[in-house]
Amino acid sequence: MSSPDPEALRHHLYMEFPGFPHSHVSPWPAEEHAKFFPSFPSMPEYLSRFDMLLAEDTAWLVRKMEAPTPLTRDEQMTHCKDAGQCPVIDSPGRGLCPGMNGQVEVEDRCLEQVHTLVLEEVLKDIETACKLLNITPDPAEWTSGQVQKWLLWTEHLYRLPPVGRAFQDLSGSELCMLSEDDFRQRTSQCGDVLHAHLDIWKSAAWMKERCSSESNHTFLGADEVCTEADSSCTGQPIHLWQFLRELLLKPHNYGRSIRWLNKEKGIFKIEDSAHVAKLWGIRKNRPAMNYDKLSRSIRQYYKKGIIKKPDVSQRLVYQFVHPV
DNA sequence: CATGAGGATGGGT
DNA sequence: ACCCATCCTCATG
Repeated sequence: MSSPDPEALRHHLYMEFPGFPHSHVSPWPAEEHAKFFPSFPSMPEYLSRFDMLLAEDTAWLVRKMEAPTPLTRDEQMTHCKDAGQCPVIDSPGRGLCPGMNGQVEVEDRCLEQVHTLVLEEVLKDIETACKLLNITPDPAEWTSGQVQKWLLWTEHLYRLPPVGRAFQDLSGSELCMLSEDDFRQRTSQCGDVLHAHLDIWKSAAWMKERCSSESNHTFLGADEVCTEADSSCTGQPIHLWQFLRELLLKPHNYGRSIRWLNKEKGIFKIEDSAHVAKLWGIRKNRPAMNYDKLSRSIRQYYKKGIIKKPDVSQRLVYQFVHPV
């Protein structure tokens, strides 16, 4: 029995759910948590409400891998109920979920692999967000301005209700000291969700710290997380075209707002112009940014040969002149 | 009414 | 000098 092909699994996690995440948070029972994060018993309870795609997916992975699980989660949003929709899991001859006794070791290996992938993807997402926001991964290091930036970003990315001035003038370390109840009290709703997101960041920073202090690169190659050679670390302000590229690189986070129509040719479509403009405005500290102004900046690229309209011009569709 | 092209101006680096 | 951000006019569907 072969273990699951990580590439296939990654492909599945990313590509089968282009519309991820927005909107739903599902409880993640503590026992599930312990299964998925056995190496990190001290990770706080945030993972118990891990409202990211990977948790959504791993939730049904668990169901598939174990005997039917009495999960009380709302099944409405579960993307994959019948076998036909689970290409990776149900590939014949590739038993990720053998569904019979005596396969415990294989299942443990699968779980370990999923576990590693989950952490890998979470850390990558955080790295991307850091690039886009120009902040450090460790929330404790944030200034109050960076705290505001992160709040705005998170609230827009996950379409949470605005927090307004609930956390105004708080430094990162002060923010990190707040309990989930503090978050709930300071916000009208979804304070727990926000707290969960912050907890994910906190523990990612904690893990990164731990990994580096043990010079242990189990989860990420040094080139994936520790590189200083990209746009975020040069001190130069990020360019709009770079920003758009970064969003496009994370379809499972931003695919609802901007996505490739033809990655090879560099053709992309802005699906939610207001949202993309908002994110750009947060990045540049331009609260009044809108698509009118963003698109004017894109049009400046015509003359520079960075972005053009595709040969068959369509609304909200642009093309990188030099695709990757 | 949202989008699109592009001129003008001014700010920040 | 460069990269927008802002504002504006006119055109298009």
